[in-house]
Amino acid sequence: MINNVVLVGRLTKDPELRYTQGGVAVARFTVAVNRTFSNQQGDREADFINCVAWRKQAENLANFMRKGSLVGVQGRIQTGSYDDKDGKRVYTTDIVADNIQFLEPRNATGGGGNFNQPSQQQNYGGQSNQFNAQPQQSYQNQPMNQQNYTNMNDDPFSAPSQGNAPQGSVDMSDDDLPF
Amino acid sequence: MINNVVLVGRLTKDPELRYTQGGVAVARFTVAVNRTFSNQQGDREADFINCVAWRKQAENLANFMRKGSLVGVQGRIQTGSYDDKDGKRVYTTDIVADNIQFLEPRNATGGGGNFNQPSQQQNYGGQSNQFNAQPQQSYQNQPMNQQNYTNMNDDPFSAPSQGNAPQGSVDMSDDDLPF
Amino acid sequence: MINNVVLVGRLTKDPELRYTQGGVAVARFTVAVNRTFSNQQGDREADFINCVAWRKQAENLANFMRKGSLVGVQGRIQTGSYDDKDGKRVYTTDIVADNIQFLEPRNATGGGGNFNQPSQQQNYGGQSNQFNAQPQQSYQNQPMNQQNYTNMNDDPFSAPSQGNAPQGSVDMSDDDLPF
Amino acid sequence: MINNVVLVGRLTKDPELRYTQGGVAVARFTVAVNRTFSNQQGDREADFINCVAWRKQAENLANFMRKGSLVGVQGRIQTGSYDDKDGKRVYTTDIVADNIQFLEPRNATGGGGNFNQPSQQQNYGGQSNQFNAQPQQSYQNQPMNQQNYTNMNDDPFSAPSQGNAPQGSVDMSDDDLPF
DNA sequence: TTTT
DNA sequence: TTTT
Repeated sequence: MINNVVLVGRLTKDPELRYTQGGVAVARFTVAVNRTFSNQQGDREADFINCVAWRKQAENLANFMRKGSLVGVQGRIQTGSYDDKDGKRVYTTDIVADNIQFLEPRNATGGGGNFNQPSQQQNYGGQSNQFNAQPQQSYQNQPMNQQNYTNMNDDPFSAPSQGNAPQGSVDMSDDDLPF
Repeated sequence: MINNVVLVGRLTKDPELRYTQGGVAVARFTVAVNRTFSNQQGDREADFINCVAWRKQAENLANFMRKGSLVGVQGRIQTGSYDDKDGKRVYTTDIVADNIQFLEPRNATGGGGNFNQPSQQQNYGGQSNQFNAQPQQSYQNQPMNQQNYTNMNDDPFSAPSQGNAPQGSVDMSDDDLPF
Repeated sequence: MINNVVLVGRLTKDPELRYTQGGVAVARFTVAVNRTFSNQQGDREADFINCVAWRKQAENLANFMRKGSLVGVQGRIQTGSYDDKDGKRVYTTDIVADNIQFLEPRNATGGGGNFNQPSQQQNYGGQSNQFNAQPQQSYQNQPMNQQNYTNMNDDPFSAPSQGNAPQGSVDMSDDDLPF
Repeated sequence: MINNVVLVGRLTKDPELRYTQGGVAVARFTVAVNRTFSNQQGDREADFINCVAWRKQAENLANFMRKGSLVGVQGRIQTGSYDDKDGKRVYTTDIVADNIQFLEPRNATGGGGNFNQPSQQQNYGGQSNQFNAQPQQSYQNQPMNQQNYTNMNDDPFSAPSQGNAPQGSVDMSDDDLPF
């Protein structure tokens, strides 16, 4: 059945990358989408939407996007529930990302000098991301934002275990690289 | 910013119609959207997605749709939170419906004989729903599924108060009627 | 980049199924989507949107859907062009369907008795299609609506040759069957 | 019925702003959306999608966006036709934009110095565009990119005359301004 | 060239 | 628990 979501917004924090026991990369992130209208106090509010990405998209996201980065997400809504430490049922709603577009990186806050956005770049020919990737940012070499959890099932906020880590030969190509 | 959702699925219960203190109709409903893939046990699961509709769409939904009815929903994700009776913060995610399409009514389970689907109807003129509305189902006369709450703010599950009940002259035309 | 379309509407004709030289099934069909508003003459117009489906989706569509059938389509916009017999450039816009939902079959117009919609069916448990598939409708056995073109490239309206017939192991599972 | 499109891509040319005889602003523009996969030659192609915006969105677009600017568009597909000078019927497909997000301005190619993107701006308060509008860019004062056509019906590529220029009190608020 |  |  049709279950289709598109969001454009900013990461509220650095994405959180983990690996399942089977070694599959999963990234969790929250996208803040500002509303296009103001409330009665004249303020513009935002919706904070939890998202999950898998595999290469997860790794690319963790490597190239930061708190504040602008992203486009196409995916589907996934609902679930778990029991918290008080035995209380908590219902969850997440967007499972099928496709993520890196619209704008956020400069690294540290002294890294990475993700710099040259003012006079010539970026004809296609992709919308606006940064020059340095070799050391390659996801194969040293994933950033990575945490050392290995068992997602310890964490009630981890994505559910059934059916959402597409196994098999759906291996993504270099087309998933954001450049 | 872009925040766009489209769902096609079935109502898990009759829609719940209320009115705000200002007299604005609000309907809450949950759409079950079956996943297009099976889990590791070979079962097809579903996502249960909470939705809100306002004004005439809310009234039409409550009048014509039932548990099991197939609907299309176009809208946006809205997040919020409230504190439950234990003082615990609960986060909510709902779809605010901009546009609802009645794809198929579900026969009333009671002896009503309403919402019957005549096999030889002539229903030219546009909408895809397949039933003849009886006069007594007119939303002006006697809204069905209605509850007598008048103050949504008593209810933590009610839609938030700010900004989502578009006031003013956005009055809907008869185009909103599902026939 | 994000290029996302969702439509719900009716087939203007029976879908047209062909096979590429490589043996890949392609279906072309047009979805009429009625507008939700009326024009200045008070009439409700429609948009007629050309779509393409590939492989098992194409075959299922051709087997189970007919002129008048209600479908949901999720996909992306694809543009192209060709030169007509007068050497004039013609620009094309099509929706490439990633996912098709069969919302309602249309009874076969002939005496077939297929695709009948029993009035008292018990269809709990999920899928939205409303018909009982007869064995002889199985897509493996005898595809319907099929034409005997084998070389799509003879036809300027055929889908372009580059990149849109995902080769390889993306073979669809039985989940694609509409029941 | 549901007819929903979301695109993120770049303008292929400066938007073309006109006014109907009734004085309603209309902008036409084409969005290039790069495909996420490569063709058999290993090249990444793009789809070139014609779009229309109305009223304040049209004016804002013409004032702030240029060839190369990155935009998000949410809208619906509209089909139509006209007869060309040879009396040949030409079919058209356009996206009618309900909502446009300015994701990134493109610096004016001329010596203007407009649309510069200060590196240390403070742009709190909502929108994702990253530039400071100069007073002379205000849409009320001197619309840019404007052409002096007054009768859209002279132009077969103009948006159709029926029903798509919502008259009346749908006047947009300042929320439509891109800052 | 269009569905209901 | 939130981005700009």
